[in-house]
Amino acid sequence: MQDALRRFKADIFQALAHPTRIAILELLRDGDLSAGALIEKLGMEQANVSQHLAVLRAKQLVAHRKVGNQVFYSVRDRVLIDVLDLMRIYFHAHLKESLGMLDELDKTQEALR
Amino acid sequence: MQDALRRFKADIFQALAHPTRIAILELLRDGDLSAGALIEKLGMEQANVSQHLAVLRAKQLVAHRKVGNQVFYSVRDRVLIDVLDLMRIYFHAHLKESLGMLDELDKTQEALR
DNA sequence: GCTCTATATTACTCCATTCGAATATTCCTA
DNA sequence: TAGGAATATTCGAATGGAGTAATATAGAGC
Repeated sequence: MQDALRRFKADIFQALAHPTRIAILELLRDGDLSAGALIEKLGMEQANVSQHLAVLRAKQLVAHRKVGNQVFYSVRDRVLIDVLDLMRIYFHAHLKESLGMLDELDKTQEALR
Repeated sequence: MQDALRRFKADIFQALAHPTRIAILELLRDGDLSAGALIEKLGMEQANVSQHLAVLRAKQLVAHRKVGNQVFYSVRDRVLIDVLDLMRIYFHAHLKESLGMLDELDKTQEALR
């Protein structure tokens, strides 16, 4: 049972473990977006984005509703946003030591979010 | 740059995306433990645990110090524990819909942590 | 220095994830 | 109902992650 909980957590983290999927969740932070809008904002292949959305859907991190031709996605639980926010604190605290990007980091604080 | 940051985040989540590594972090929740102690508590192969520790070390999620023959591990940032706690909230909210374990869930509330 | 214990690393195999390309599905509109 | 737009799914190739077994390293004590 303990173990099932850990598998569950691991699954969620697995779903979060891709730059594109993180980007998607961050884009959905302030409200719904259609798949098309996501594709445009991400500037990536339609099929690729759609596959990542499928992962997020499978793990139930996002909800989706059809509106005519389009499909609108949203973050299913604000707690996920809280997790991302907490991780942002972590990232700010440790990015410098973790990567060799000190210079760029200092120069582009605004890029951090 | 945005992208490098997201890759960094994804890497951290990737490191968290395994039940054994989550178990390790939870075991380290209340203080340092030696690799041997972790192996014993986890009841897993030495090499296997050591590899998972290597992942956590590589991503800098844990700190380690040598004491004679042994190596003691600790969580490098409490924020990670907070994240795991948040995930528990998420778990409680969604497990029923997410997994097919309704019955056990209701019967073993105390096992939840 | 030799041996024992604790831990890490390597090699190999198996399974999962990722991407692009092509194809399928669904819904709208003429 | 045919065509077009939006989105999803499938396939194959490449890459990456996980587990086991075997081997290597490092420190302690004799």
